[in-house]
Amino acid sequence: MDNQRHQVIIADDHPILLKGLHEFLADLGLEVIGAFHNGKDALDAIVDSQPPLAILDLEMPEMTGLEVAADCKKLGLKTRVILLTLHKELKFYQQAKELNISGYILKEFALNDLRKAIDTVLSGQEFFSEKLFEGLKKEDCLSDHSLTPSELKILRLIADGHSTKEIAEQLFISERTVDKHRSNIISKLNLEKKHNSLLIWAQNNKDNLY
Amino acid sequence: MDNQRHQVIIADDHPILLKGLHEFLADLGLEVIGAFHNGKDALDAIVDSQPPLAILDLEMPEMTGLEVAADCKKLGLKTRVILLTLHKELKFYQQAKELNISGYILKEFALNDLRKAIDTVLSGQEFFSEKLFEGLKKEDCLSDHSLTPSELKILRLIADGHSTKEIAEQLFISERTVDKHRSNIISKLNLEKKHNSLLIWAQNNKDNLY
DNA sequence: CTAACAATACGTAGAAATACCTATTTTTCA
DNA sequence: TGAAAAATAGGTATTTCTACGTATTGTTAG
Repeated sequence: MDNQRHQVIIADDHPILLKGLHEFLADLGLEVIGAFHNGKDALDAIVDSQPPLAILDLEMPEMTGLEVAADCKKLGLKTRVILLTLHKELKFYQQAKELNISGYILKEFALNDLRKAIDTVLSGQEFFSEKLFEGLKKEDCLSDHSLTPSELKILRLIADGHSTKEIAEQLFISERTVDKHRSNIISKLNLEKKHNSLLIWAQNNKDNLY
Repeated sequence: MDNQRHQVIIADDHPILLKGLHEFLADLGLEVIGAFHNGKDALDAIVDSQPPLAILDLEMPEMTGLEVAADCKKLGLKTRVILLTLHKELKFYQQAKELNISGYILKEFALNDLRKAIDTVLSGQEFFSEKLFEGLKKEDCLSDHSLTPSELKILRLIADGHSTKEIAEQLFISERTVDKHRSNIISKLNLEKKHNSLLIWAQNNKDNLY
């Protein structure tokens, strides 16, 4: 490892985790030049000192790790971002891929995995764990069924608790059209032929409807 | 503080958090005699060395922190348990109160709160944070509306995705009765007068229907 | 270009959820 | 014991969701 002199900024709204991360990075020989409890403070510090690496929690008050990364990209900073997260949710993963996220690892990962991720990212490569990929494939109920954009849009509205009539009004289309879409969604998702099965499914999977 | 000689066992399936907790307790002068990634190992160690304190994550593989605490009570151990958790969910809180849980704190708490909790518990008292109480009161949609046992039972079945007909069959009562209960639940919960509003509410609050 | 797909729309029908009534029996508690 | 609360059941009507058809218009990829 040639991490000896690398500077890093970290942020996590869970103090215990922040402390653990801080200690661990120090053990690795990295210099933690800033540790923050929210995204906004972290971004300010990153802009100020432009370190080669920032390790950020995904879910934080003020600004999420993703938002911080987005701003870094907008500002043209060279700071690489590794996201720490509890969830292997697809919507975040997709967004992470679109931004300049260099790594995405789960908090449940072993410290050794984290060390590997840091090494990889500092050497200029990306680190998106295999474990993460597997998990995503299993959880991704949508890609398998290849819903069309309209179907997805309607599915999101259903998940938000809107009725067919409301959806029709909102999208300026006929209720019958919405009906048809619902029908198609139900077959694609292979749902039970039972009343409200689509509504129930949508309510339970609303977080995956990125 | 007179924590100088106290022994403690900790467990959390998030390695970074476990490390942070370990370091923090060491800073406080406590002696961490065991740090584990799952509940089972932690329980074994607690039974072996019967320390005065154990700080456990609520959600862990093998055994949850609650299960470990339940076993400790069953075995008559004097080890006091503080639960660490990410969620302020009522169902866990209720269970925690019924077991020999001495403290229940959120991972988002400041280190100072954690220190206070440890002091309080080691001195023989309980620590259930005020913040936690407030949060629970807000999230507890049920106690305010005083649903009857039957109404709760039906609400749970609705949350499980069952239709009125299915519920009637399952409970050996008329569909009309279920209708009436639904109606009453809707007024008690003050839901919108809109189709499926009860179903949507039930789906979104199923975790609070302990 | 054309064949496939997507989005649009309509008709008919049935199952389900809800509203707003009334009414009886059972339980609970003061 | 007597009153209140809860659980039970029914009637009638409306709205919504879903199924299963058909059919027209764009769009797009081979």
